[in-house]
Amino acid sequence: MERIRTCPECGSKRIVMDPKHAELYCADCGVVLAEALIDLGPEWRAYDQDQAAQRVRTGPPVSYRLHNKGLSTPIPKGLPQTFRLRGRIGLEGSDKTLILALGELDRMASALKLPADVREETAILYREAMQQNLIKGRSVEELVSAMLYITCRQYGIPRTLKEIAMVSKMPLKKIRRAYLFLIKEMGIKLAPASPARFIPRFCSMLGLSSTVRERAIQIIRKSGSMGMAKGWSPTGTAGAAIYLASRLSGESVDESTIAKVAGTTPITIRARYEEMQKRLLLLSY
DNA sequence: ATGGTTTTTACTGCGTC
DNA sequence: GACGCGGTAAAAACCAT
Repeated sequence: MERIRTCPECGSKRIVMDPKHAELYCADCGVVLAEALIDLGPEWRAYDQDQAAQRVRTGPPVSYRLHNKGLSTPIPKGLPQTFRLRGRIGLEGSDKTLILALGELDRMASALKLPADVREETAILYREAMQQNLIKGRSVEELVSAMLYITCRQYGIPRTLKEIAMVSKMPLKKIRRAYLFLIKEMGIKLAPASPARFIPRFCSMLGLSSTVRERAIQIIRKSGSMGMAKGWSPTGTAGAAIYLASRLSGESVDESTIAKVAGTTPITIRARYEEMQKRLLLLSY
């Protein structure tokens, strides 16, 4: 088969190989393009979600995604040993929810085509949350969704909470609440998401040329260095930059089309666009 | 909780095709 | 009329305090 040169999601040429997991992913949008390159089974190239969900190939040999790390589960001291044994490994209550959590994590990560690195990091995060007793009494699905979002942000992978919510069983608002809860309780500090990272994917979805894409990224850089992005939503800013770039390049796309792709509204695009255009125009005199 | 800011929702008019 | 664009006002959401 031929080598993949361009990311089908965002048009990026920065395709990176992760040797540890034998998978090929896009450095710009963080989408897995191919995995398990070593064994070219008949179904290795399952792109769509159904197949991806079915493909329960276990990951690396020793992984945090395994519910017991492949080792024994520590038994809490002081508790009566009334654990029911199932198979060779005893299943404690929290172990069951852990399996649930990791299953849900895998399902969502597959649907979003996220790299194995991100899944593992999220699983580690989940374990840390368990140790801090942040899980019990809360919705596992909400927490996992929020954690996946946190990890994406940490990895600089451009995914919005909305996009996570699309493949989650839980509604956006609850996931947001879980997200705020987690970063607070775990003291997680996240750098603001960079609008520039959304540009390639959005441009590709809109079928825009690389000229527009590069121009939009330049606009973001300029406006960012002028202190504009403060408090603006990253996707709205990205959308506005694309709108501006598309007009400058004679490939005009209308506001509402961009708004749809950016997951925002025409009004927001317009507001950001006006401000950018005004201030960037001043610069050229 | 509160207040300031941003975003969304909903509705309007205007010009053009 | 349909569509794209611009404006407004009020509600909702967000963020730091």
